[in-house]
Amino acid sequence: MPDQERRPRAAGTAARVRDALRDAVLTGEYLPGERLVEAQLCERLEASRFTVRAALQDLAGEGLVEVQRNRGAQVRKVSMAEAVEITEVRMVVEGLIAGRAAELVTGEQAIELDEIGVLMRRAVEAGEHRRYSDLNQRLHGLVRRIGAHSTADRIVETLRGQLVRHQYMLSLVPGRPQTSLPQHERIIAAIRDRDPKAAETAMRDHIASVIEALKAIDYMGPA
Amino acid sequence: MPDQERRPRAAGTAARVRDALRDAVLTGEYLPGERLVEAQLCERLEASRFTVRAALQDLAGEGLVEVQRNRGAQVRKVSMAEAVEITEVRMVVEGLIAGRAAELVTGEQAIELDEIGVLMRRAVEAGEHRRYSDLNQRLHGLVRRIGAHSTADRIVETLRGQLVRHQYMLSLVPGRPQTSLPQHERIIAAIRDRDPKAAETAMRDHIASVIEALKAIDYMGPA
DNA sequence: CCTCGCAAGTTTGTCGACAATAATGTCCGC
DNA sequence: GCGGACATTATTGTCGACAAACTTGCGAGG
Repeated sequence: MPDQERRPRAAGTAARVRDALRDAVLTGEYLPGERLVEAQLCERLEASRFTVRAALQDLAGEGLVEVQRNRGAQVRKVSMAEAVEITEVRMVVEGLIAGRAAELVTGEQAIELDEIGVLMRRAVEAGEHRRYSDLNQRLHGLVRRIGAHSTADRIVETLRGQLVRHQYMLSLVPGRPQTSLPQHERIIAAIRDRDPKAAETAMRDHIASVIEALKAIDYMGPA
Repeated sequence: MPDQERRPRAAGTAARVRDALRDAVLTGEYLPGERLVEAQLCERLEASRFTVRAALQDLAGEGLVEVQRNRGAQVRKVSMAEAVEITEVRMVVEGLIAGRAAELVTGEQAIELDEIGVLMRRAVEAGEHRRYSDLNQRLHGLVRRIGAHSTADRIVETLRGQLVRHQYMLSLVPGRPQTSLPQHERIIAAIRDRDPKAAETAMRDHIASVIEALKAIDYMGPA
């Protein structure tokens, strides 16, 4: 029975509000440090304070917002030092995942990896930064899917959310693709060749280079 | 006026309830899989459902309980496979911390490390398992304090909470102290000698051995 | 005897209202 | 004119009540 329209009381309000609010924070609709007043969010999201507060609490657990007792919530401001710390953790955890991926990869997945590698090289040669950035995400995502490590996955996903803004800055650094392309190709090769140790090392080297780039941005002073 | 009795509204209820509930789950007062009925918790913790629910949500974020829509919360049941995954992540993250500790350690802290090492050896020789287990926690805690990596710290702490029950079983495995003592001594030596690479390797080897012990328990069938 | 459907009871989902706390503006005394 | 105490206001903290959903037990039909 398709009672699609019947919604006297929104079903699954909590999840909807949580996702909407997360999206708003992630897309930068609310800037870091900005106060998130519950009453305003109620209107914006068409939900009660109860639901909004639950969403706020969830996002705090994900490290996207910060709540202080009696002082409300605000979008978490991630300092450069914290961004480096977060990326350091990502380095070792994604290294773990890459190692497992090298153990678990199937022939079909190996082909998919190679395809992404080819597309990446083309994108760099064509200077299509946006496309390269998308492929980058797709590569890391595929590695995680192959690694099939739910615990590590969840952590990486959480950490990634905290970095959206910094990650954006990073993609604008000139010369970054030329640096990272060979690193990505090494990761792909190691997993394809089913060499866990090499895969972990390649992934760690790659993200270590990301950390160096982050620090470089810091010294130059971000725009 | 001694307003000892005047408590029309407890102050800071949320934090108190959250901590009490976490403690109850961690100490095994509620067993894995057990349903946590909000109304019961209200009575037990002397708080409203609003507060109890917030605490439940927090604990879900920490991975201690599991909430299903319209089906309430229950203590999360951590399978052996998940315990292994969690420990794998701990392995790489604590490895990161150990490496940093080797870079940041002060002379005073090095002495403290050595002291713990001595006490550990004595505890093993005296067969005082409980004492050794306490020292083990103290060592890992000190390394984390020296490493001063707040992001990694938070993650390790969260993961540790999810494992309390398994960790308990592990300490009962005969011969475990004899295996882990030299590993701990290697960790201490590497940090004391300010050798980050060796410290990370030592920590990873140590926790890798914990993983093997976990798997062994699994095969034997836990009592 | 088993199975399906219905109804009663239990538990969770959501809301609006009120109390407490922090932030802000203001007035008085110096 | 300036600083501090006080009143005001905005915002969060907590609660009880009601609605929705799931579970369970019972009875009728096969």
